[in-house]
Amino acid sequence: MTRRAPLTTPESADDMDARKAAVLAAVVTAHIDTAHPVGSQTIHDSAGISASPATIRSELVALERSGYLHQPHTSAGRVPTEKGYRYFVDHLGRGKLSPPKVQQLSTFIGSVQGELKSVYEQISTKLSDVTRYPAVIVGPGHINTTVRDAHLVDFGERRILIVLTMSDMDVQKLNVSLDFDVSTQDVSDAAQQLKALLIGTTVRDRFELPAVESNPARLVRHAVEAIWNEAADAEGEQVFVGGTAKVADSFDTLETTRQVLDVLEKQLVIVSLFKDLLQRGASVSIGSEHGYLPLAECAVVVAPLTIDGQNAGAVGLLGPTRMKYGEAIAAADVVSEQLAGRLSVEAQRG
Amino acid sequence: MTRRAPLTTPESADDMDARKAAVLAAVVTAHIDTAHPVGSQTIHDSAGISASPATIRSELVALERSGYLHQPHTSAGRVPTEKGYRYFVDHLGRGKLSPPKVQQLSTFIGSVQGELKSVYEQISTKLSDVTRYPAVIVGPGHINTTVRDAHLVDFGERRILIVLTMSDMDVQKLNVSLDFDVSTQDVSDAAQQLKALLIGTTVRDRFELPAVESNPARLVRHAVEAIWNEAADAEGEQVFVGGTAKVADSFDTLETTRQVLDVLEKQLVIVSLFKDLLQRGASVSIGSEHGYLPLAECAVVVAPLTIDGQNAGAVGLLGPTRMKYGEAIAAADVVSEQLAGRLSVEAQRG
DNA sequence: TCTGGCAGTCAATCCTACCGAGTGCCAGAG
DNA sequence: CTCTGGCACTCGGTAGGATTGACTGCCAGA
Repeated sequence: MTRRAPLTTPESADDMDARKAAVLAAVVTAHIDTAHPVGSQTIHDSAGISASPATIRSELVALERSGYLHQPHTSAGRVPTEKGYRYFVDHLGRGKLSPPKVQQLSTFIGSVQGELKSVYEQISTKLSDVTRYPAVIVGPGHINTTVRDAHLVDFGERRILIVLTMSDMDVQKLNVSLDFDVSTQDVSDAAQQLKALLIGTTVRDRFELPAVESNPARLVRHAVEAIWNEAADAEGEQVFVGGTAKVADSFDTLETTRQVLDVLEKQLVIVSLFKDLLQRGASVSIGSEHGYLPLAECAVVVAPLTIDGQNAGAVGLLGPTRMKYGEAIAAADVVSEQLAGRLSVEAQRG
Repeated sequence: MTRRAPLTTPESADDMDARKAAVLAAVVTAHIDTAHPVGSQTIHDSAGISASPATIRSELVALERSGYLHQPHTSAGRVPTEKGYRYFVDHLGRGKLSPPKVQQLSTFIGSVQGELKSVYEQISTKLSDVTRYPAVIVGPGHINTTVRDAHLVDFGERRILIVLTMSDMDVQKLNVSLDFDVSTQDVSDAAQQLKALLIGTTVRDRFELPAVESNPARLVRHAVEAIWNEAADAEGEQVFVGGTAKVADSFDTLETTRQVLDVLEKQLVIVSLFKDLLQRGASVSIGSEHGYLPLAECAVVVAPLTIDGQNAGAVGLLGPTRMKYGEAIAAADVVSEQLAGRLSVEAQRG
């Protein structure tokens, strides 16, 4: 996470004409398909290029000189470099997801029931099933919710449990330990005051607290402060990884599989990687571009989750550098849009 | 999950004398260590057996004839069969976990803070770190808790949210949709009645409901029925898998890695496998013994989680058939005991 | 500028020979 | 009857060498 340069290639007048681009595209798609180096004959056979193999060969030489391709050894075909993949995703490979798959995702997202967490979980699994890559969803734990009701439960020994019912029908709870004794009456008084103060507010809203020093008032102060300090965190991001098993399908050595699994377990790393990419306006990171070593052999596709103009999370896919970028990007986009739409509706209701 | 026979070998007067047993033990431990077939010379070198290689060879022949060992090809050493591993764990390999590791686990379990779920999660990760195998913990979502407080929140459109505060400071919530309108007064009346009925009870306790047909009474009836139907489930089992990445370390092909990951994702399968094993009184399942095909190349170690005499879950480890049984069993036992102890204390407090 | 032809390169594959770890068997000692 | 040392044998793994074929780069002519 050290490199700060933009991930997309500059649009300078470069060494790329139409036919070179077509050849590059052919190499990339063929290699994604077969995982083998691609030769001039194969490119010639692939529809869309009329030139002879010999001509294609000279194009290949040029592309290699410019750094888009690499030749593993003299008598082998060409393999895309990171720069080659990069040019492909930026200029050539805006592939589509097949309409039935789009449909499948859309209707699924529309029909999933249950709590927010379970929704994320199911959708990430579905996305992984459709794309055949492990999928990650980072989303808000709650959306735009206000306090609908508040209760205090006295557990004795100066321990009080605060129970907040939120407008999205979720419930939050948190502990406070007091440094003074309270009576039953104190607690129920404080509960009344707390309701008056909090109902209708967000746990992020701040306001002045009355400075009275009765027991109930002190309890209220403790409670509100606890809520402000902790409940905001609890509303924070939820991370879900679907299709972990697909890691083993996506990579071809146990070692990289191990490393990717490791990263997926440490969810914080993934989240910060996503944020980093999105902040730089990137939707794809190829190989070592992101500068995070354990994922040097991976490509990361990420789509921002934008709810009512607010950046609220991300939908991401992990794969090998030779992943199906077109499909993956399209799928992540579909999911992020649909999910954002759905969450936005829920936010309205809240 | 078809075989119903006991997993342990019958204690019949069998074809095993002390030296054969020692040889078998040497083969198993050496093979677990090296993953290679074990020859007579290696066994001779390993401390504890004074016989010459030639003698050992004849023992090996005998052990192979009885089905404890297998020879991959004529000029290779021997490898344990499932039966060989089985005899080893049942009679020979009661290995210990190194005291520092035991200590590490114990103090960790004693010191983990937070909610039950997070406790399970942290402990399963720790167990996996210590053993280097993926670890699974299945435990009760709540323990022995009674209702401490109950609230109803009216969300309009005949939707009511029931919020139960439990004696372990956890909170449960559930929805009811009514088929009749209720007033604010109805709701608060019903809440009062609900408190009177539920506080101090378990969500499993059943009792006669008064048959009055006022609105509040009908609401109470709906609420209590919903609680009885759903809340018991929510108290049910929680499953956590720690150290997923270690799957890639434990197996030597991508294919089995894939399959094991797949199983770990489908938590229901793991849970039922554990239950099946425990019900048969087994603590180890080797290879195909459990009859569940995708895990045919795995060994499963499981320790029951017994809280106050009640069977309440399990602690398990997955590994290759050549896993370190002694250590794994010891580790699972330590964790299940310590965790049970901890949960039992919490149950008392509840 | 493009194309067909041709010689060259090199990984992958196959074959062969060889090595050595490990066996089974046997005859003799205890 | 049991154990041991010795010996011939087997067979997987490895290393070297020849063969193949999928590529290339280059060049001369269209």
